[in-house]
Amino acid sequence: MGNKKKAVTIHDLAQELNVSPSTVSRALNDHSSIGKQTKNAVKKLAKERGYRPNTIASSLRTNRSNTFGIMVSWINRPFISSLIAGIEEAARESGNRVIISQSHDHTELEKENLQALYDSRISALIVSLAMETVDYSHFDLFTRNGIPVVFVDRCPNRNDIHKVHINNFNAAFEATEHLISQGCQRIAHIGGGRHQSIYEDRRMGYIAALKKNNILVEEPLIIQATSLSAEEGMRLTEQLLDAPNPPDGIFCANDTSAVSAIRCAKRRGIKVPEELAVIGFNDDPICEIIDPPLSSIHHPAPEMGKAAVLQALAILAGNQETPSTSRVTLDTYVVARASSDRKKAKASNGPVGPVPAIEATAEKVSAAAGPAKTRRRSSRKDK
Amino acid sequence: MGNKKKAVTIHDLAQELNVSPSTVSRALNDHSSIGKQTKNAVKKLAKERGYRPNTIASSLRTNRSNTFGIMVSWINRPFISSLIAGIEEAARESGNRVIISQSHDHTELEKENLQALYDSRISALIVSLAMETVDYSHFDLFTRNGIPVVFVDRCPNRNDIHKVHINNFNAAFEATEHLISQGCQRIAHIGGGRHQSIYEDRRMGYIAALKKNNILVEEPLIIQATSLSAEEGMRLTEQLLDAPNPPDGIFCANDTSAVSAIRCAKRRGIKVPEELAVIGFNDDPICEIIDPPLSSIHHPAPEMGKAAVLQALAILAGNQETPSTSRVTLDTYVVARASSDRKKAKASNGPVGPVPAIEATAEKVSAAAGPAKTRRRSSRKDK
DNA sequence: CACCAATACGCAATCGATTGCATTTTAATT
DNA sequence: AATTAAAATGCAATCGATTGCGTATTGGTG
Repeated sequence: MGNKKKAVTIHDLAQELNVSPSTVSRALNDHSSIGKQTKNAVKKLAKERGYRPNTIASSLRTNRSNTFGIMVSWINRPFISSLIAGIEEAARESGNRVIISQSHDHTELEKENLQALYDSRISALIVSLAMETVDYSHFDLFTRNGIPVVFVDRCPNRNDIHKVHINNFNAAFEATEHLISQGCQRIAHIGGGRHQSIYEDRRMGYIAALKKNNILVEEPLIIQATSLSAEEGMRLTEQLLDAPNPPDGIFCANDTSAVSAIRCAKRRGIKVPEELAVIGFNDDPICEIIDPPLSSIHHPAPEMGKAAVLQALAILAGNQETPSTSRVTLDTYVVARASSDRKKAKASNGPVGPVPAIEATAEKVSAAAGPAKTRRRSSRKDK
Repeated sequence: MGNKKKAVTIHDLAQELNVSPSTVSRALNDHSSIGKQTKNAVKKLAKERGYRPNTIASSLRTNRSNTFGIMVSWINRPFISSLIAGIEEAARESGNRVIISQSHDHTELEKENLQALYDSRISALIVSLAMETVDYSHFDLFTRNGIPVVFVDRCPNRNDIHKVHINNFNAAFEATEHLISQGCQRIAHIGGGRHQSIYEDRRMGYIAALKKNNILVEEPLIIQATSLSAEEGMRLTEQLLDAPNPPDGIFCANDTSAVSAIRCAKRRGIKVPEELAVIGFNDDPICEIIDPPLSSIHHPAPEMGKAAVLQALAILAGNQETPSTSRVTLDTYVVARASSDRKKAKASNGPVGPVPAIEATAEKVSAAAGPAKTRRRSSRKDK
């Protein structure tokens, strides 16, 4: 029970084996200058005595903490938590710990908690910016001191950084073209704050798609939200539908607001997708739950997390002056579901029929370069 | 740009002020035996030079890491991510870091990652058990060495532990009585593995509610799931509905499976809640998205996280022999939504009308001791 | 057998902050 | 002014692992 004995150290092992602590240390680290027998003896005893290296002492001496810091807005959002899950896994596999911190989307808290992360002597930082953040100088603290900073998803709008992102322009372009291909003529866009490049890019992709298809770009149909929350999505959709000439399609910059758009339309007796097609962004779990199921852009969150870890490791490995920039762009694709499927919806417009099985609720439309293919989308795992 | 100068240490400050490092250290820690002027001088210079304490060195010396370890199944589940959000906040406010690890619901991974957390010299451990875990001996490592372990939600089935939980028996009892109050006569239960006490307790609460209301307890209506995933929920509901005498209500041990139950029923053309009332557990965001909105048990995830941190801090504060047990029980309540509202549903059985506004989709039925009150449920914030 | 080069290992400083125990300075008292 | 208690500060060890450099051991070769 309460045998709270002190932890075993290399000194203990050294003494017992009549060798020096240096030898024990080197033996455990498989240093080349230690004899095979000594190594084995040390390792054997270490196991017997339940020796566990003191990572803190090691960190102090080597000045390497083997800890990655994560700074995100809110942990409990589907995209973010999946991102973190990916980071945690990749970090652990490379022998690193992960410590997390939330900005709650406020720059002030971001700064404060960033300082705490710095004080923790993290070896690398992975960040998804707070919604508010437009000035990035608080990250200089890290870069100045040789601590790699890798931005994910919400990145600064500059080039001299390391980042893992998706091609928001293309994704939005394809989302919009998807609506167009379904026969939408007046497509609205509920976007995020334009100071965040991901939202600005989505907006530009949307506009480009309209132009390419010779559709008039109407400013009143382009709305800039501030939080993209459910409430805001509801309010902005109301506003759109109240207009004299309401849209017949909406591309929302996230799924939360897109779900609100659907609910708003349903409340008003407007049929989705027949009278209003909707597509969101992120492919959150709610997409498959809402009725009709919400089309969206699939955003590879865990993979982005892993990629960010790999980036950081690569920078750390190249001990020399860290290259000031690098980027990884991951693929997205349109997940076409009923909320935008006007063709099928018009074909069978009977009363509300039986709901299709889970496995058949979605199709995947490739969004990578090249012509859009259509494939089955496998059902989502419960995680 | 690249002025990667070495970090300022107390020695640097000491030298510049012509005092000893001890004095600087004490001054910064507001030690009583340091003169007021010296203190001010030290603090002033520390700020000027941008001194930041080396937490690693401090940890090594004091043997306190100020780091909490978290072990959960999957970070990216609504309940868990909210739990972590709460832990992170409370930990930060008390000057602690938080490092996280996932078990992916496997005992083996739980063990491995637990070892890594131990090696990180965490000051306390907060755990929600892997689904598989039935043997708890791998936690002895911590308790033996004076590291507080606080279990949350999925706890070991023993009394000599620290835990933060809800009263699963009562919650299940009230969920079941809620269905009964809605006129259900044959209520099924899709529960989790009985080796996990939270699921066993829910099962017992369900049975108790039936008995109290003189409803026959039928074994075929009580199903034990292994993962409570969407797929499994679908399969088990099929099974229930295929039976010669199908249930008119289902109480599911989580929302994921409850959503599947609803979808399964809809696919078969069975009306929810008129022919099958459904209630879940956790009050995940999907509850408000599914149609009809899913009734559930509200589970105060962030508060549980905060409570766990407070527990851990309390144990750490009482330096003496840690009391071997303590528990915090948080309140839950039934959130009654349309999936179980047979009375209202029967009153207005017209065609699918306009959907009510977000704010009006749910009522909250108090589940704490005392008679059940009914109140409005405020709309969920987007987090 | 002597000599040289690997090969194996030990010494001691180091990372930065903390802290028990002196030691010095200041202030108060007679 | 001498004495002493109190207040302020310094010394040096310590936490546990790492590592540059020096020393000892081993084995091979002429």
